Amino acid sequence: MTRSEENYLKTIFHLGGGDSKSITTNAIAEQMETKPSSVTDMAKKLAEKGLVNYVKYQGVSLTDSGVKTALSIIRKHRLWEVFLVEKLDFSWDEVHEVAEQLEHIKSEKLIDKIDELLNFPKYDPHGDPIPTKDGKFQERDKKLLSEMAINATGVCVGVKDSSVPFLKFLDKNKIALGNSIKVLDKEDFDNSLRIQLEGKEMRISHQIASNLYVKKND
Amino acid sequence: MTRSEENYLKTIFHLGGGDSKSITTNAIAEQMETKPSSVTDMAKKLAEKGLVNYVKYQGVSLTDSGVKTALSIIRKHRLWEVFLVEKLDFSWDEVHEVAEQLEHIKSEKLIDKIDELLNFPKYDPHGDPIPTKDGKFQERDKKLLSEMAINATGVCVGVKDSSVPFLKFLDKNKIALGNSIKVLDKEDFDNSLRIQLEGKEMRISHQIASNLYVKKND
DNA sequence: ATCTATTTTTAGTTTTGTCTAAATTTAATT
DNA sequence: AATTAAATTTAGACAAAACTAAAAATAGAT
Ligand SMILES: [Mn+2]
Ligand SMILES: [Mn+2]
Ligand SMILES: [Mn+2]
Ligand SMILES: [Mn+2]
Repeated sequence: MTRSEENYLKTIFHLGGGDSKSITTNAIAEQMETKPSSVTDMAKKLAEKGLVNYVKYQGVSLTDSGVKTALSIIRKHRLWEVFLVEKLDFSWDEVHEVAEQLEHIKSEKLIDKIDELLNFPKYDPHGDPIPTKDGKFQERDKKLLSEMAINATGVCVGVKDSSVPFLKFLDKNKIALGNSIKVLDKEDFDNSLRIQLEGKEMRISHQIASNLYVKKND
Repeated sequence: MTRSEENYLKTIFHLGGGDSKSITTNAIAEQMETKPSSVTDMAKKLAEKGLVNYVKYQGVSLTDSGVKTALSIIRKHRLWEVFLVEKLDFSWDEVHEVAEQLEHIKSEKLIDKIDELLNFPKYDPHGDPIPTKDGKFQERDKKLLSEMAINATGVCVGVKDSSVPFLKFLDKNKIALGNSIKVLDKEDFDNSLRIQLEGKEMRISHQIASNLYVKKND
């Protein structure tokens, strides 16, 4: 399994190709910042290896074996992200790039030991779930802050946009995962929100609210 | 800097090419389990980049820039080895293979943080010195056990052969770095040694004694 | 100084992964 | 149903890093 093959599988998974949904050549090319013709070549190779279903002109989806492989890469990526934050004091906007490299290290023992060292975390620094060793993967029950009703309360559990600028913006405004949130008011004009974050009142744009995941309190 | 280029520089350094000594194409090829023609190709490429001095038919040596790069790879390799042993309970015969991969991860912050986490170790699990961040590199004053005089005492500080079988043999015989050693007697017939290891008397073959480094007590 | 064995380089291929440009298929519109 | 636009694939090329086989240079031995 080459690094490139691994990256394609991961991308296809992230685009939804794990649920036997067909992902288009163009979508993959765009996501990977490569050319559609390169994607076609790789699609053939991965199909040959039984990792994707590929029908000419119809796009690709992952086979069971492809899903399993994709999840193992994602598991490694997210565990390394946790490691960098928890053990090496990286901030959550610095970890992705390094994890992109570390996810390709081949040693089952290594990642299992990292998992153990971290006490088997369930979520990465951005709130994304970490697949288990045996490939189980469960999305958390969460909602976008922008979709919550007035007066609803919850806890901030993840980000939709995990780009460096957005993460830095959240840091600057002291918004972090684990923070308690209550929706106070919605402004019809610009869809901005008045919220209470850890007891402190603040105003938040729709842009921000539609990129923050919240777990609603029961 | 590609992974392959990094591996060539590291190999040339290990063969002595850091002291402006010329290393032959064949020597490099043998060490890297590759073909001499491949080495020639890479020699040209590295010379082009100013990392080695290469004269046709005369072999290669590292430039200052080449030495600096080689040392930074070796630093990463050895720090990762310490990390694996100290933080993840790997045994010293398991770390080399994984470190061969980890040494190519590109992130200055990552390796500096690992260094800090490990409390700036000076030696790796096999007793080899770890170059400093600014490329200083000092071999320890050490001697092969086989070259020590009768009644001399010291501490076991390293291995010459760091192959898996040798390391496992040492484990099995409870010989570890840090152990105190006294040479009791030499057997002329087969060059074997009678030694005291941590107070316990034992017999050791010449094969073993000539692969164990000892720091002599003053 | 010449011959020979060894080392090293060159020339030409291969594999992996990418690209461009052209051809083909599909999808949308009239 | 024919036309057109967009998506996709093919064909051919390229760079990196390896290989094999042949040619050239060096070093050792006579
Ligand atoms: Mn990430
Ligand atoms: Mn993440
Ligand atoms: Mn090693
Ligand atoms: Mn070592």
